[in-house]
Formats: sequence, structure tokens, C-alpha cells
Amino acid sequence: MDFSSQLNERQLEAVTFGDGPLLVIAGAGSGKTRVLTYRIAYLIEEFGIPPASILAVTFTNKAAGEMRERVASLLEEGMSRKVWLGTFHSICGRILRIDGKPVGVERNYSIYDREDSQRLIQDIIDELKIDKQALPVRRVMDSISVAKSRMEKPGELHDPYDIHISDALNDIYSLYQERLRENNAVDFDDMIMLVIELFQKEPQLLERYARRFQYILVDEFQDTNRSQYQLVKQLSSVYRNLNVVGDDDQAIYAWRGADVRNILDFKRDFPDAHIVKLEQNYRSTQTILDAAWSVISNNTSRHEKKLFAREKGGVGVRIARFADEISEALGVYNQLVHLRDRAGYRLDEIVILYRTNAQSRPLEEVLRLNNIPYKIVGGIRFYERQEVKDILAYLKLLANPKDDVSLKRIVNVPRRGIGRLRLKKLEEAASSNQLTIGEYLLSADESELMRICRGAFEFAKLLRKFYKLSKSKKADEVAEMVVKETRYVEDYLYPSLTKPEERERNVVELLSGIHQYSKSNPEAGIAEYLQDVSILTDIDLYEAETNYVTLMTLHSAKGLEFDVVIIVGAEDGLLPLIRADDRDIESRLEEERRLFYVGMTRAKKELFITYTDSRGGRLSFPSRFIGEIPRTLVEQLQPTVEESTQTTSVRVGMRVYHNHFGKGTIVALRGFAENTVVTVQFDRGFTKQLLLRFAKLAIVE
DNA sequence: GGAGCCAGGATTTTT
DNA sequence: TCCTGGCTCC
Repeated sequence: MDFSSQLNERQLEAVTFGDGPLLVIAGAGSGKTRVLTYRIAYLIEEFGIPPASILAVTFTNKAAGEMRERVASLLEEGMSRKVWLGTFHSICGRILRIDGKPVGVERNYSIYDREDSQRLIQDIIDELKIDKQALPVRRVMDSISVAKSRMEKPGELHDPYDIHISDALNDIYSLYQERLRENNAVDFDDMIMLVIELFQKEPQLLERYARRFQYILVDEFQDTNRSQYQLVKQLSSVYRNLNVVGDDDQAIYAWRGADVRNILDFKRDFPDAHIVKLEQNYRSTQTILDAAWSVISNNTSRHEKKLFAREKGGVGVRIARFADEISEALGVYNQLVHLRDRAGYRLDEIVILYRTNAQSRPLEEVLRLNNIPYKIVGGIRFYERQEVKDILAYLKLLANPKDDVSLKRIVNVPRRGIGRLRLKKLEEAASSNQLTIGEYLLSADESELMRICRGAFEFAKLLRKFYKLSKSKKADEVAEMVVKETRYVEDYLYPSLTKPEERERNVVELLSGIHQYSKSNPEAGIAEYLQDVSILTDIDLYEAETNYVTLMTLHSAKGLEFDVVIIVGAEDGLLPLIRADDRDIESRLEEERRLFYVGMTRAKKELFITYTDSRGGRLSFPSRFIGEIPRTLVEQLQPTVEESTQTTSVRVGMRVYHNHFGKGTIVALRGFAENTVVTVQFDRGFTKQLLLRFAKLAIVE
């Protein structure tokens, strides 16, 4: 295999590297996916490594699929199929399916997504009578998730800011884990943590896997968390051929437990690691790279690298200011039309990126009204839609009758007269028999169930029928039966929910998806289908479609590239998204800067950045990141940034509204541009000085 | 005891 | 805009 004409010197070095630990620091657009795929092919072809002895971990399922295809095109028929290639979650899910017993996971386990976990945790919070004002579910979930990513057991979790909260959190965490095991269910974090636990419990099992994987490759290493790093370290303990590829400048998942320290620790854990830096960029113009560099170089903790493009030049970064989010959307629309009709781009070569999903709304509206076809990634993901999750809950329950969270979701959908109190009775009857509700319904006799209510009996009858048939029928037939016989569409969607037509289409799409799956995986049952589908994200399902412009969050855009990138809402408070009461503002700010950098470096040819003076009725100000781009690289679109920061849109005497302090009158203005301080006399009788760009004041008519 | 209706609150990013 | 919680009616 001679790649020398297709790879540069550094890439070639990484691809053909022999045994031992390898760290590839790969800048944006430096062809790291290419390096990974070629390396896999090279290992198989030149080193004679059996495909089944290679483990490659990617960040998304989509990336895994693409990598498999690309490897396949370099090798003989069928070779790539045997490589273990997937995300941490898909690989751990597979290990749990095969070997999960010792940690209490049966083959047919359920995977709980965020909503499922939230329901379970909410139940526990209610049960423990914990004040939900003091401990909102979201906060609990985040704490537990972070604890799991650090492999902290119940009891070891501590909130660094509040000891009392720690006790409550540990109680919830402990009960939560107990319930998950009772329900034969895992959450996303469990999938990683339980595999590590499994290997601790059964060292001979770890050894079996570690002997098997001669080479382990990890992509997007900067966004792995501690437990993921520990896992691959364990798995590579026999051969020590751990190859990681990452870019510390693109670490954007710290909030999810990812830890850039992994890169530093890698150098410490493997002092003999060979390090290759890829700095040649194949994607963007030099102008875009220079602009991106001048932003990212404001971060203090980073590996210095300065990307260089193949050709100099390129058009300047276009920055545009708008009055509010509506005019911003209109401006984007005008630009799209210009790009399409004058500059000759296809719409699918253009992406609109924003910080939060909610920002897509005005854009969608304007695009729809003006007949610009668009595709939106993220927001409410397909598999998270209510109607889709309802049907899946039936299937989950049939695959795993211990799954009480799924049972509770659909026990009264469509309505069967089983409300809160009757459900409670069912729950009590089940637990007095040491059963989950699902198991109880499948085993209790008629008179017992009738005593609770007729609905419970009817539901149990239906469930038993489904359960029996689910043993002999394929996933798609079961799903179809569930939809038909529960009369989900007729008795529930249409009478009870908004937009029933759209939801019905989703149900139909789900059924056809299951059908496709059954066809291409004839061996797989419902449990396998559910496990595979539970870890899919919107970006996995995303396919660029000709002449559709794409809208997505900056996070979703990671790993993708487009000719034209339009970053909207580049305003302080939104991008960077920082609130006054945030902790660790400095490191938060650096992560937001990396996010902005990721967005900028998605662009091959042209980069647009927009901001507004007012968003959602609140005053807004250009992002500090805009100020970090040298003017020589910027082509202002009218009007200029200078005007916008100098022309403060507030004046003395103006009536304003503040979220915490209420209504008031501006009595003084001081400072300049981004440092403008307003003094407000609030109606409640006190005066405050506020930094204008953070105060989020609304002007009262 | 369940279901439906109305008012008020809230909004980061995701495997 | 969507979702939650409380209230009333059946």
C-alpha cells in the first residue's frame, strides 16, 4: 500500500507508525479522519493484523459508518465488517449485551435516555420528599452524570459548593442506581461505567478483551471523559497500542464530563508515546484560518499550533449587525439568495450555526415563508418525539418487562382510566410480591387486577397477548401490532394531541424504520433494535440533501465542513453563553471560545457572522469574540461594528425592565461601548449600577 | 378518581 | 412557544 501521493509527510508518519502509544494532535481540517481510516487499512494490509483485533472509537455513529465505508473501499470485500468500529456507547452496549450479567445487566436491557432518567429521578425525589425548589431534577441529573463519568459511586458524590446538598444527592443517586438495576436498565453514563466495573469484577474477562484488541484507535480524544479514557487504557493494557487523535482547541464537551486533561495525562501515562502534529489544513482559506487563530489564541491553556492553508488569501470574514432576531433572519435569507443566485453556491453547501436550538425558530419562519428549503438538525430529535417514544415504550416493555419507566409512560396511553392513584395501587401490589409492575401485570390473576380497576385488567390482557406474540414475531410485526391494537393513532393521537397529522407521519416513519432494520438485521430481535436505536442522535440521521440549507447548533457541527458558514447570534451572553452567576467563568469562557472556533473552522470558503442589538426584547451586544478578529481580516457589511458599539441604544430617562429588580428608570450612563455602565433607579426604591452588556435590560414602552 | 381546562413560568450545548 | 401545576367538573 503506497499512500505517499495521497498523504503529506506528517499524515504518512501517523498512518504507518508501528507499535506503541501514539498521540496525534490534529488541527481542524488537517485530515485526521483520513489518517484514521488509512491507518486501519494499513494495519490490516501491511501489518497483517486481523480486522477483528482492531478497535476504533469514533464520536458519532455516523462517523463510524462513514469510516467503515472508507476502510471497505481500501480493502478486500468483507474485511472492514469485522473491525470493532463505533462510539463508546455502541461498543460498550455491545459488550454489555454479551457479558453484562456480572454487573446485573441482562441481554435484553433497556437504555434510558435523558427523559426516561428524568422521570425516574423525579419519582425518587418525590418519594424521598426532597424539596424540588432546592434541588431541581436537572441539577440532580447533571451531578449524577458527572459523578458517573468520574466513576464515583453513590456516597462518593460531593457537591463542592454545598455539603447538605451532597447528602441528598447521594441518597437520590443510590436509589436511582438501585431502580435502574431492578428495571434491568442502564443510562448513557452507566454504559461506560458498568463496563469498567465489569472488568474490575472479572479480570479474566478484561484480559480476554485486552488480548483481543491489538490496536485501539480513538478519535476526538479531547472530548472523552475520565471513564472513557480509563476504559481504553484498560483495553490496551496487553499490547499498549493505544492510538489517540484529538485537538485540544476543539474540546467543547467539558459540561458533559469530557476532560482535556486526558491529553496531558496520556503523555504522562505513556511517556514513550510518539507524538505527531498535523498543522496543514486542507479545508479553509488562509483568511479564515488566520481569523480563527486570532480568536483561539486568546485561550491560555492550549497546545500552540498555527494552521496553514494550501493557498493564501480568501475573502474576508463578513460581519453584519441587525436590529433584532427577525431582521437577522431576514438578513440571512437575503444572503442565502445572494449566495445561491449570484455566487453560485448550492444551498446544501451552506450551513447556519447557532448556540442554542431555540434560535432556529425565527430563521425557520423566514425561510419557510420565502420558500427556501431547509433541514434542521437537533432540537427535538426524531427518537425523542412523544409519539415515537410512546410506541418505543411499548416495545421496550415487551423486550424487558422489568422496565417500569416505560410501563408508566404508556400504562394510560391511550386512556384506560389508570391515573396517579390507581397506578400507585398497582405499584404497591407489585412490590408486595417483589415484582416490578410489568412482571406483576404479566403474572397476576384476573380477580386481583379487577380489584384495582377494570383498566388494569384490560391492560394486562393486552400486554400478555403482545408479550406472547413478541416471542415469535419480528420487531416490525410486533410494532405494527402494537400501533394497530392499542388504537394509538385513532384513540390517542387524534383526540388528545396537537398536530396529530404530523405525529401520525412520524409513527408511520418509525414503523418503516423498524421494517428496514428487521430486513437488514434478520437475526436481531426487539431488544437489539431498541439498543441500537437508543444511542442514535440527530446528527447520525443527518444526510445533506441537495438544495437544502442546513441549520444546526455549533456543537452538532463538529466534524463537518461547508463552503459557507453563517454563525448567527454572536452576542455576549449568548455566544459566549455565560450568565452572571456562573462558576468558573474563565474556563467556561475558554470553552465557549473553542466552540466559536469550531464554528469558524467549519468554513471552506466564506464565513459570515451576525449579531443583533436586541434579542427577545432584551438589549444585546456584539460578542467579545468578534473583537478578537483583526480588522484586516474583516469585511464589514453595513453598518459597522464601531457604529454599533458606540451608538448605545439606551439614554437617560428611558424606562427599562430587569429580570430580578423589576421596572426602573435610567438615571445615568457612564463608560464606553462594551464597558457602558447604566445607573438605574428601580421602582421598588433602590438604585443599581449595572454593566449594560450583562444586565439584559428590556426597554419598556 | 380521572380528565380536561386555564394560567403562569421558563429556555445551553448531548452520548 | 411549549410545558407544568392547580383547579374544577364528571
